[in-house]
Amino acid sequence: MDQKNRITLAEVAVAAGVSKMTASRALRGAGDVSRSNIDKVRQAARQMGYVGNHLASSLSGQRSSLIGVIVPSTANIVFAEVLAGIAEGIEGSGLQPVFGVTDYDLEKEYEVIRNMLSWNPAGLIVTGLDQSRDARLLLENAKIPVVQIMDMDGVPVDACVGFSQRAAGGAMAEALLGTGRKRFGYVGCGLDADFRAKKRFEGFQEALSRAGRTFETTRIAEGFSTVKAGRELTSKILEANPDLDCICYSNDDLAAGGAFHCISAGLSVPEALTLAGFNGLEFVKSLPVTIATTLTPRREIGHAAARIVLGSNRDEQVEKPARIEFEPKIDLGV
Amino acid sequence: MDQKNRITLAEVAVAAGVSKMTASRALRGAGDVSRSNIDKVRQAARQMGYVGNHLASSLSGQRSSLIGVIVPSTANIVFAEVLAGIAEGIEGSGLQPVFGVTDYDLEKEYEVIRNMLSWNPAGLIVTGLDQSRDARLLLENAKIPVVQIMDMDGVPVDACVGFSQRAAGGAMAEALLGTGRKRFGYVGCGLDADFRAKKRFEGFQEALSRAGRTFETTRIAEGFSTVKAGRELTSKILEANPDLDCICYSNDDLAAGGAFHCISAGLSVPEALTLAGFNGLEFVKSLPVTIATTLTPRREIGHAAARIVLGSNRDEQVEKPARIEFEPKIDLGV
DNA sequence: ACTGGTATCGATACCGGTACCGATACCAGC
DNA sequence: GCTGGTATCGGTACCGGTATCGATACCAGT
Repeated sequence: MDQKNRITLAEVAVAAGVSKMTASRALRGAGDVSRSNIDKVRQAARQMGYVGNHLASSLSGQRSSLIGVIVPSTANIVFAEVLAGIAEGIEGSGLQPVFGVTDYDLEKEYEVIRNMLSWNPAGLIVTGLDQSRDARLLLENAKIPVVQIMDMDGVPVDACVGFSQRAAGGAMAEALLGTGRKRFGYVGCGLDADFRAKKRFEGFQEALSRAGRTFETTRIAEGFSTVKAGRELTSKILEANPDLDCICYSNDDLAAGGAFHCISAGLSVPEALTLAGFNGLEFVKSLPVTIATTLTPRREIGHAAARIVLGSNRDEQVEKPARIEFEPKIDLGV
Repeated sequence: MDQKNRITLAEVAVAAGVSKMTASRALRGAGDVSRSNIDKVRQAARQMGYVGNHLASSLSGQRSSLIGVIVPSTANIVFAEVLAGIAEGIEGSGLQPVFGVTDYDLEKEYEVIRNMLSWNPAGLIVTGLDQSRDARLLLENAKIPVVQIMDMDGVPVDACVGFSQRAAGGAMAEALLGTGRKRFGYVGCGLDADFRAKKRFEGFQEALSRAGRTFETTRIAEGFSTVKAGRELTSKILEANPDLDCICYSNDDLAAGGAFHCISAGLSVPEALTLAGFNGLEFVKSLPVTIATTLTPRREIGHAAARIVLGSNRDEQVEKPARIEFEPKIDLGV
């Protein structure tokens, strides 16, 4: 009596006085069913509260209406916004997102991808281009659209939506150099696991050295980026290097922490010290001081990735893999 | 040749020289298989890169290893953290979270629940207690563990994990009254759709009136809670009521915006004006000024909800529905 | 040698849908 | 009246696993 009372298609069909097949067609809106039968089946289904079984239909067809989403962390607002974009992108398509969290762990990422594939998803959206060899193999052999997001520095398995992290880092460096800043410091968190933050850092360094400059000092901590960490690291870096005129952070959370430290310490930002974050999170423009940041289209990336999965399921022809590159905008805050 | 090359259990069985059934048992670790056959099957599976098909096993068994998670929004860090807690809670259980976003829309919530149920999930985690009649019916008839989270003010369908939003609002009001604050203002966003924020507001009001006080003014805006909105609304409310000595916000984002306004306007917080947010987000303790907030165990709630789903799948006995109530802590920031 | 018990295995019948293809009905055209 | 075409239907065979239960083998005990 557990699931026994769950209505099946066969029961609906009986109630409507047609075969299972006709009922199936009627409910799916597939062709070859008379108007009157469509109505009969639809009505019976409604009356009986028929819900359908995605497991069965997905198994029977070759593909499920699940779309796998793999992110390093959900507690990070950046990925949460990407998820929101994805949810928005698949709206009304009947696709359902399943997600897996890797915790920035390659081994775990492999397992998550593997597990995801066993659901025969309609597509996979994976964060980043840098998977382990095994994971990459899995993705290459999967006969479904795979969209890698948030990064363009590398070779994607299939489709790719994002922006060049390296270029974004470089662009910010150049913009800051353009304002006359000369003595740079860097504060970052978790660069060993967050490949994208690392690429930005490298892009930054390269641009600086092209201009004959370099980071006077860097403070790279382990663990997650938090406002608190940003505040503490900023306090420390300024204690050691009080003559910095610009601090670059691996993201906005850390930069906000830096801003808070400066406000408390009475440092004038950005006059005496420029702070540069990354992502252009919502709160940045509302801070009491002006900090620089790079506006990244997180929601748009999720949205575009979802559309690609949707699109490649419709027309089966093998077009060349989609590649959507966004151009993040530097915002120095005027 | 699409999915044709995907290895099936039958192929693994042939390679291992056993029947499908034995292979199935060997891979699942079910009993009744000899040591030697277990090894043979496991090895064959590994060599052939067998992945398994969750759709088939879920259809065959009566339940899938999917766990449905329904939240109003993913772009809100609060729910993102709940998701993280859930992900953490089901870690290693083989369960996979599927999520649905309702956008605070009851109609959409119904559809999402419906759609979710058609995956025969092992359990459902739903935000809040206030669903539409139809949606509630769906949940009641689902023969799976349903855990409603984040709210305890109402009658749950089954299990429930969270805290009383109303009590939380009241507790904050009392704490603020205890510090001698007398002239209260309220700033909130989206209260028409966010039932929980509304309950906090009501709890707040009730506590105030028990103390013979009331909100001198309220500024309730539509749309999402953002730092920007908090800043703007605070500016406006103070312009109209400069004599307030306490502003309560529906959450920390708005309160942070308020803090930023005060910093820019040179108002001393909390000496001249106390600000009270809600949730105890990470950044609160790092702000340049001290604001009050209520620490809510978001990750723990997700974790506990996930454990309940896991638990009720193991032992089938019908115990009385779990009910885990947390006691949010007021943090006045000293 | 015969019986009973335990350990191991496999054939079969599903789970709840959908694809495929053949069957049926009905009508226009010659 | 017969043929061919179109519109509708339904039977059957899956999709890739698992539950069930009967079959088989082997061994101890008498």
